[in-house]
Amino acid sequence: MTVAEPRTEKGRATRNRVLDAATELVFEHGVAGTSLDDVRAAATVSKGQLYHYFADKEDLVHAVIDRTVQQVLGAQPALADLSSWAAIAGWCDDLVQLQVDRHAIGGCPIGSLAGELAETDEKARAELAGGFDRWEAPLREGLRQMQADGKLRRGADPTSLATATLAAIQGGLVLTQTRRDPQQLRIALDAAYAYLRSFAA
Amino acid sequence: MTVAEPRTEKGRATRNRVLDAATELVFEHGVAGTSLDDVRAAATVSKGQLYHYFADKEDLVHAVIDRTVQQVLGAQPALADLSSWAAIAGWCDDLVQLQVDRHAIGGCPIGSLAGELAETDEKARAELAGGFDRWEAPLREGLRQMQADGKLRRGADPTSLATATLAAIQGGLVLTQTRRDPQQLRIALDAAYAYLRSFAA
DNA sequence: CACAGACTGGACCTACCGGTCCAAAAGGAG
DNA sequence: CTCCTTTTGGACCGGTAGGTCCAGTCTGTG
Repeated sequence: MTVAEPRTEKGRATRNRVLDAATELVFEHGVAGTSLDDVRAAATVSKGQLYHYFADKEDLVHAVIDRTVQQVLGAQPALADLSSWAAIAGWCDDLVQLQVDRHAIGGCPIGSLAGELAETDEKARAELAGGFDRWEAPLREGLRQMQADGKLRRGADPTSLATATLAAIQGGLVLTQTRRDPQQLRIALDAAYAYLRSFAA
Repeated sequence: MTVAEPRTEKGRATRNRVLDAATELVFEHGVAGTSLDDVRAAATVSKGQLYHYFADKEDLVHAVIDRTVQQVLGAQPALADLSSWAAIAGWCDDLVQLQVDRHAIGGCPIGSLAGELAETDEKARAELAGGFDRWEAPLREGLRQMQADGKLRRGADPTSLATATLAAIQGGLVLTQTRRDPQQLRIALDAAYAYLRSFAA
């Protein structure tokens, strides 16, 4: 039998339990470092159930990617409106604060998955690229809005600016994680913000 | 018996063959995705030799990290002198060109290793952090030189600027790898360069 | 209350992985 | 030539990983 959608409330709860456990374990130990037996134990679920809801590990990982993207975006309520300098600055502050709280552990969940899967699982790569798109879009739209409002210069390119900012986030997180120092993200984001600001109208 | 330094020319050649093969395989498939048997086969070497020169997989991985850092720095001859705007711009161009040549595959070898090992192997994390230090230092020194030469404003902080630039590289590479588009690095580096330039005296 | 379909538990299988061990070959120094 | 160290080949081992299978238990519906 192949994969099965849960058809009862209980089934959905089980599937969710598995996905929650898998998402957290994968964030903590990576895909390769997380065995299905670990997931099974953490979700207090039997092997049979795992394979009832997911075709194989790859299938589970794809579901984990999806949930991870949702979590990362969900953890940034500020994404809802990035159409003012204050909003953008506040959003950056939140990102840094999150790393301080986490003691600079873990890096970016999406970025980490990308590093681990991009070369081995083309579908995963595409899904993660989609995650970055959904992350970048709100900033791009916010900048566009600011352009319309006359806060951002006409000549500025919201698309490139948003990409450069996302790159600063990712790079800042790589350095933060490797050096175990949240200030690395602070430095990267301060630079990114100042760069954006240089296009202020 | 524990690990052994090669004492003959032949032994050194064997150890190098193993390390070369391991470094390449790890770059292509990650640490978890590279089995010692893969390394053994690629280096045309027997199991006994592997454990003659390396205590265990972790030991081999540490050696791979060392070699990887050397390779990454070695691939950037421009690091030797980054004390002019032209030199910095040329260095950035080279980095982008490298990604174009590689078809945006692989990302940053150091960053990838960091993502995979930072949370599981503290010693590896420290070694990789050291790699970033050695990468960042030449730019910092170049900027300092430019400051002394009156090309960079007095108020600028070479340390932060170098960190922000390295973050742009890393982030640009993450996006490049995930989106399979070398232009992502181009955008990140153009932004980083413009930011540096905003501190020109 | 019956029964079909959804769900659950866990024994079991095979492949592969990191790691051990040891005997044989190579090769330089006396 | 001899002897000792270095180097080499590969059989072997225990653990664990992903994955299969199926019998048994729920559960909602007619």
